Amino acid sequence: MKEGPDIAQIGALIGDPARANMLTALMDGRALTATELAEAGGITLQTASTHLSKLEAGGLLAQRKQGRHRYFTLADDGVGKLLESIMGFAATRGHLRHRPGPKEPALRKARICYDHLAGDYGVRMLDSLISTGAISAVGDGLNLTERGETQLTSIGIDVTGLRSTRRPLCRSCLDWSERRAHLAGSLGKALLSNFFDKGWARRTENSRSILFTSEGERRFLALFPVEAGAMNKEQESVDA
Amino acid sequence: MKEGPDIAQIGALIGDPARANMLTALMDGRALTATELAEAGGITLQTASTHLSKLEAGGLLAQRKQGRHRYFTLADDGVGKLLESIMGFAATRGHLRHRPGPKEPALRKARICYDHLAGDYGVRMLDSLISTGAISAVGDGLNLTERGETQLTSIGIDVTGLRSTRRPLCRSCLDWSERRAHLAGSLGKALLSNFFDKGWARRTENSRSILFTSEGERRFLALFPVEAGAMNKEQESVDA
DNA sequence: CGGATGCTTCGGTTACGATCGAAGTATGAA
DNA sequence: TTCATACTTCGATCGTAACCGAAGCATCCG
Repeated sequence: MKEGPDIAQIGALIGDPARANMLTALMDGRALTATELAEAGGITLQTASTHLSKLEAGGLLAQRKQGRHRYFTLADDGVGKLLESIMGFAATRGHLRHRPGPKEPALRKARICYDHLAGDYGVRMLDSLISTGAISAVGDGLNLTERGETQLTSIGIDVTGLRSTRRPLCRSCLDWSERRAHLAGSLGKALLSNFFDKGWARRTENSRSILFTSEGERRFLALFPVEAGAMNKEQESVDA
Repeated sequence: MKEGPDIAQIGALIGDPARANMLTALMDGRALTATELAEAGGITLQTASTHLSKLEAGGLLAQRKQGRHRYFTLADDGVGKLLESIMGFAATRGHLRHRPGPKEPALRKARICYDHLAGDYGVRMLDSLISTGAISAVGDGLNLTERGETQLTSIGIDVTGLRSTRRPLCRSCLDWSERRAHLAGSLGKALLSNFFDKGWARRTENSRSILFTSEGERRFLALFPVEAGAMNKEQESVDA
């Protein structure tokens, strides 16, 4: 017994519902104030404050003071990755929320996962990139091909610039709603920013879901076609 | 708030020290009885029993009755993967055990991670396989090359057989002690079994650490050479 | 059968931590 | 300076869950 790192500590940090809700709220990558997080956790500001100190001491959160506000973010994308992997796991074990809320269908369709696109549309995008040969998938790993580099550069992604950062270009990230992989990494982030910049989609205020404009949706689907054979997984009961 | 799967539930399951210890004990892939797990968790049998029901209800454990014993295992390798990823995360945040025990150096050198080799030797093996071109690494993913298939078949690994299973052949798994990747997947499992079969190494009774015989160690190091440049990370304070 | 072993269930205690009201500190605005 | 906002710290309460002793089943053994 007592071998290796202490998983109980971070399990306990994530194990409290209020804290879990706050962490989930931060998974869209934005920095939130203590007050906003208190609301997200459904608790008072005092309680949230103690929770936030614990999360920071545990290395899950980073904070930066700005005037009289204190902004909290996930400490780095390792945390986002961890949380998403727990979500993926929880989804496979049926640990879903008791009452699927009204926002559930929108979340399943398109949402932000730390900083990239997830949900049905995220999975579809990766599927399409792979089937058109823009990204090659070997085992767990993803790799941008030359053809893919050309294609993405042509729609305004600075692939060369992304390559120069330390962060991996392509990572696959397990999608808890689709239970299949979508594209993470700096390329995943860049693609989503690209959609925002072009006005194809926008964030929603109090949710991780992403809203596409009808024009944006049309363009997105045209840009990332899916062959007929792969369409059969798209239907899903949406009303729940 | 209240979006997505319930990460708090499984966080809470892992967050209790006694449960975390029991889960860690199961990470060597063996099936343990309730009594053994109680000892691993440092609690009485009654308490362990309730913990074990909770873990089973949560989908983390599977049990099978055999006579008057009840054997528990991790429900599947998704659980092992999850636990190891939390360990990796915990290690990067300095959530180490308060008092590194006497078994710590042995654990860092070679231990079992669910069903494959981890620790210094695990990392070394993967490094060597990559540097000799037996495995190619692209991004996050690992892939066995033709040369690697030939090489491993020659030492008695049934690569063709492994390919026919659903489980991925090569997966990379973050090592919490070395903070680098080692080889998981069915190939990782097969390699470790191969070492056991050849008598190069054996499990220890109450720990996840793996003991190499001096002959086995010699053979292992010869089979997986590391070029001089990569050796500089090998030294590590061992006394702690 | 009786006795031993392995485990579960029950009941009651205890301790920890989540929670909030209230007071305290810091920053900014008027 | 004074007031307001944003947040933290203190103090006290309260609920939950971890815990163990004891009793209850189940299985095996002789």
